[in-house]
Amino acid sequence: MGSSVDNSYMYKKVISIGTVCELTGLSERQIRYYEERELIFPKRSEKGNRKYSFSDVETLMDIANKMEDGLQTSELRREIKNKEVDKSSVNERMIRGQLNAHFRRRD
Amino acid sequence: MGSSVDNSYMYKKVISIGTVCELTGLSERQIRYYEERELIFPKRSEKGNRKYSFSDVETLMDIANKMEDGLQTSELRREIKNKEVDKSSVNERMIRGQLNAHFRRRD
DNA sequence: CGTGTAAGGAATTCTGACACG
DNA sequence: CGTGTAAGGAATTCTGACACG
Repeated sequence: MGSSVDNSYMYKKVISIGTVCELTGLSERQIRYYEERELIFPKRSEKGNRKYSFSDVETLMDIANKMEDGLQTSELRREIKNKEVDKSSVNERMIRGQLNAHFRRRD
Repeated sequence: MGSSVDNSYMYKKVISIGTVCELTGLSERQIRYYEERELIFPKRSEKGNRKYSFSDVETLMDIANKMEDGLQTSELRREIKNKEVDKSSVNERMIRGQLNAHFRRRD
């Protein structure tokens, strides 16, 4: 396994919201709102505190840019869905590739 | 530039002590004590909260193992100093290597 | 020496809501 | 729609200290 995306630390949800504010320049209100609109998906700690990954921070900076460009959260939501579609077609290709590699000798 | 160590997110100090506890299994007391003994060096946020990097977390797990083996913090402190010496000799070599590369054509 | 703990205070985060537009 | 804010509470983190060993 191991595609171009791995990096381990990039996806670990360990950053609390205050630090994310410093990193992104966004307010807590904004960050929570983007979650409500399903643009980001922080983990929750035992007692309910939001934890973000570096990847989430990057996503938030993208969101901040798009919002500045006048886009609405609903439009950003669509973009995300499309990326998910992209991903699954990539996955399909990967699986097809593996199958090909696996059965090649039998042809 | 750019040695084998880069990884960007690995060294960013963004994790608060509670999360570090979860990640390492150590108590806050232990983590603060290892700082007092100069084995780790968290950053401080505006209002004085400690922030750790993933690299710090790894260091702490090493420390935890060594402590279990019965080592003292003073001994671990020495190990760290030695690593710093290693690093500067590596740096020396890198610089020497670059100088060599730079002046090779003149020889 | 290394770590637990109670103490008191300050800062963090959470939720639900009202406000403006 | 997106975001600010005051409200009240719960959880987090901080420091300095006493304790045991």
